[in-house]
Amino acid sequence: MGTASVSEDELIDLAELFKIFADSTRIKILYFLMDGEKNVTELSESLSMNQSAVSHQLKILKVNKLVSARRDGKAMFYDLADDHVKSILAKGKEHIEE
Amino acid sequence: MGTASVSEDELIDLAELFKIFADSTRIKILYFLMDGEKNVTELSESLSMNQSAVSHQLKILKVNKLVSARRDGKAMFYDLADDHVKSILAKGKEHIEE
DNA sequence: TGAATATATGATAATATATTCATATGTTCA
DNA sequence: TGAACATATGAATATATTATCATATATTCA
Repeated sequence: MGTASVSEDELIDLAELFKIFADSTRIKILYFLMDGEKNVTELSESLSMNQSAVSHQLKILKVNKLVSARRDGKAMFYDLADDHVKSILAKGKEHIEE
Repeated sequence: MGTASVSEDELIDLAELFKIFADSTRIKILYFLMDGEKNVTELSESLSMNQSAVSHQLKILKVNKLVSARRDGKAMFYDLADDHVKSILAKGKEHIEE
């Protein structure tokens, strides 16, 4: 590709990564999780969305390793997987507030 | 919303911003532009894509102010609009290379 | 064990998105 | 002016994505 050290495959992966952030439901979930881990019921109440929709989106976030999950009894608690997630969100926020 | 200082509208805008990065054609265009401004013909040759597809994507990038455009004779030269674009791409790249 | 609770999943329908094709618009220069 | 070149645009098709509904799969506890 044009710029040295970035392969076409990496660029495709990069687009895939941004695709995960490219949905307002998922962004809201990630922001809620910045306050600390939450279970599915808490998230769907905060989002005013049905549980199934939230679970579907959590799965996408988990498969793509943006969140981690642990079970506590009947509940599943989700949390941000790492600090990259926070800093990507922060960079984006900087841009829209420019 | 959950985290103080971030409104629901801002989160929706943030998702809209990431949506623009969420396409491999657009990501490739942005990366090519990191080498400096390019015209539409150069971009479509580098991408091996037809000119119309590239113009459509350039329009999306321009409307969303991620690239700027200037005319030089018959050609339109596009360039990255600002450094936020670079740093958002860099943050994303960091994550996929972790 | 079985009822109650919490979450996950598959199928479907609605919507959004990207690419292509055909063509329009803008620019240069002989 | 008009031919040649560069880019933009509208419509159509193909594909991807999301939310919903119905239901399946844990897990707890009486």
